Amino acid sequence: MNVGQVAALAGVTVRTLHHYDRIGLLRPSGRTSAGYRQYAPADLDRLHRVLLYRELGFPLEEVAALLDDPSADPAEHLRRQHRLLRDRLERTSAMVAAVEKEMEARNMGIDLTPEERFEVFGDWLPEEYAAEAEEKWGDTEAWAQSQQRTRAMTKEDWLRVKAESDDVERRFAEALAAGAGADSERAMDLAEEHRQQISRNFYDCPPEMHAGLGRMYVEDERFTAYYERIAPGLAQYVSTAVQANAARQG
Amino acid sequence: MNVGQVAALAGVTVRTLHHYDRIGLLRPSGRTSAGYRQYAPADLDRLHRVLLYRELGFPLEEVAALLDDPSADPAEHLRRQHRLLRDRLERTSAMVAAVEKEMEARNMGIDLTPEERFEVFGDWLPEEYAAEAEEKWGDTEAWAQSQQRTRAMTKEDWLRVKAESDDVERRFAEALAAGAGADSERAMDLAEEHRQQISRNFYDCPPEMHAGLGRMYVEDERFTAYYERIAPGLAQYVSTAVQANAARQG
DNA sequence: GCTTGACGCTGACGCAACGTCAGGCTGTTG
DNA sequence: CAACAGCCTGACGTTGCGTCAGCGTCAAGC
Repeated sequence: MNVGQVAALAGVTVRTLHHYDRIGLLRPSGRTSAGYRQYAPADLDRLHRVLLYRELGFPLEEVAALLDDPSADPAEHLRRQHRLLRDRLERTSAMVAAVEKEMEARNMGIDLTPEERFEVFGDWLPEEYAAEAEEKWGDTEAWAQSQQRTRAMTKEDWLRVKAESDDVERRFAEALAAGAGADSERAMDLAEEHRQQISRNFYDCPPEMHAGLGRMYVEDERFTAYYERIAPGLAQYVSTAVQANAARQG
Repeated sequence: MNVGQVAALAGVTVRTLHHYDRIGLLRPSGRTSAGYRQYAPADLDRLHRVLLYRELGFPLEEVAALLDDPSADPAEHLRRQHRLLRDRLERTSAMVAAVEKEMEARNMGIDLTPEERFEVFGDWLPEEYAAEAEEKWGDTEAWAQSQQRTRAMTKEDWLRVKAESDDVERRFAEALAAGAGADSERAMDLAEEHRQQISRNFYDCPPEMHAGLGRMYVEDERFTAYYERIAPGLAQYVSTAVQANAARQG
């Protein structure tokens, strides 16, 4: 197999293969008499590993070290790649959750602190700065301003949307007062209405994602406070209803 | 807030912030009389977006274009980032599944074609090459050789492990012949034994992952063939038992 | 009020991982 | 046997910073 074919198969450019040859990361096991690179099955194997490690962010030099380590059998590579991929999956999930949280926070007019937003980028958590920053940005008017700017809807749109969600929230409170269970038909229907409202006005919100938001309503105190201000016990009520609704759809 | 603090908060180096200033991607909104960069809350907002887009693989120039597009409100960015992150999640899941498939294939002595392994790197699928490569590598002895090399266990180890899994497979066949349902206690216990065997001898295999393997046993004909050779109907039987066992553990 | 050590500033060069020609040979298809 | 796709080897360019060098700034302690 020659460069072009390997390149097409692996989804890289010919130039990349040239590069890997030059730096000794992947030398084709043969050449034709005319000097054409000839790749054997074992070379494809190696290329596959190279690309996976590269995708995972390893510099090529380290990739070479990993692959040339004589004490590492193929199974070892698979286990390591599996571990690294799972880590990445977890990190990405966390980032998705963070973005979803921020979307919902914006809709409810809750502001997240900068530390919170950056949290997801690393597990390091620099305590010292956290405190200091908190103090600096606590509740300056700068924040209020940036809050202001972030609303791009026209005032009319916003008022209409706000009225809609106020309405659902009010009816949730009524259902709670009337003693309807959080998993009752009535509560779940309201939850469904809530979900469709979000989807219409803000962002696409499938049931699964809605359930995630529900969990947040009781786990994050600011979201809890938002609902508790309307009626005591409402945060837990809405949270349960939303999750019950998601469950009946699945 | 000055460079050092912002850098620590966001998990980047000071040099990176200098760079972003120089290329105009993120200019701090103020400077002290001494020339120190002063970052305002809005700058942190922007930095956050920059880092997310960068993480997602956009070149900085495009990031700038996205952020400076006057027709894109903040909600638009959140939606786009959400979409991109979900895509990434999906891709990573696919890669995890591919690695798991390869691990299991190795254990059972099934060899995957190079196209299959590279599949996960892109959805492009170059039909022409696929056919050609198939023909070239079909079943040369090169494959057999590379198969040989990949076994790093001592012969003794391998024989012991093989005997163990043969035993479970035989008892699965017995249960099937005796008419025990695939979701019976007997079948699920065998599935659990199967799972623990994999975990002990090859790689850590939690119930969820085991369920994924189960699905593969009926979806991939080569895995199906492996079990059908032992007893007709065994592939479906083991698959169901494995998934039932995973469900009872969850 | 003075030192000192941490922090900040601006060039300037370096580096990884290729992209992108240029100039020339190869090989296969009509 | 011509022509056109594909391969070769330099060689220079690009992105996204890392890493000094050389020099100002500032808060703490003496």
